[in-house]
Amino acid sequence: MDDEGVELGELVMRAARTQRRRWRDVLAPWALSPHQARALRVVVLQEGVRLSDLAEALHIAPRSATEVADALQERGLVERTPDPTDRRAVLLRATADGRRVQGEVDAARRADTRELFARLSAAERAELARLLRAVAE
Amino acid sequence: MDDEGVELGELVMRAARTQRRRWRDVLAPWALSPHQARALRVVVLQEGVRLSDLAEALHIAPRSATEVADALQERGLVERTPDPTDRRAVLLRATADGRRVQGEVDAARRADTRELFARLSAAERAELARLLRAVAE
DNA sequence: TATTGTTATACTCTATAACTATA
DNA sequence: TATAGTTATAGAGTATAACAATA
Repeated sequence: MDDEGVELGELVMRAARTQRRRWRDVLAPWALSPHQARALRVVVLQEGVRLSDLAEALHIAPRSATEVADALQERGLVERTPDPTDRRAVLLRATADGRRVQGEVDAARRADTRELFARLSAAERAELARLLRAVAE
Repeated sequence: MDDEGVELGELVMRAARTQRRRWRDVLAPWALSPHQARALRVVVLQEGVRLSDLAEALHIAPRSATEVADALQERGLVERTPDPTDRRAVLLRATADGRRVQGEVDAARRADTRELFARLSAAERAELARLLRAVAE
């Protein structure tokens, strides 16, 4: 499987590249970076997220979490509230605007992904998922 | 396919992430960056590559091609030779050492990719390739 | 003494613009 | 006047270390 295997690797990378590019395009109308969009999603889903937890969820340095939070707060999508159980800590909460934007972005992403995989039948999509899961262990 | 589709996208991204990480690990013994390894491959395969062509092949700015070439030259893997047909231009050529290293890296990458997809049968690998190609158009 | 979030700082990666020597 | 490669410079992105408040 020598050449075949290498080509398989390249196909996976190409598919990921395509998705990343499309994801950026999807986010463009809201002027959100991929990091910011993912952070907003975490905050909306959890309601009350410590900055340190956000950093861990996004696999970024604590310092970078501060920046992401700053950007989202500046645009009124999240707000910082004090943690009642630990006065050192800050909890991020989504604003109504933040929840609305997150909903729109999520819908756009679903539509885009649906379009990307539209060439495959439902059975083929399931098979692709199964194979990728098998590779991932 | 709403949720299923999104998950499919995540699986592709995860597979790509896994591969990128493994590729970095594979390159570690030679202390080559992914860019450098790819550039070395281009130079070895083409024998006489203009810097501008290298930049195009790697989708990087001309300035960055200079840096990659510097790094490879510093380690004796490639050398700059004047282009006989255009005295402004420089041709990159692989040294014997460069060809040897490229061969080793290539073998290591094949072995790693083989290991990564070892959980799939030959038929499953072929099917995965077919599905990914279909998505890519 | 350790931890939370922040400020200050630096490093990597890469892009743009200006420069030279050719064409 | 345009092009190839380089030098110089600057901008994102992200990391580390030091710091103040709190545990």
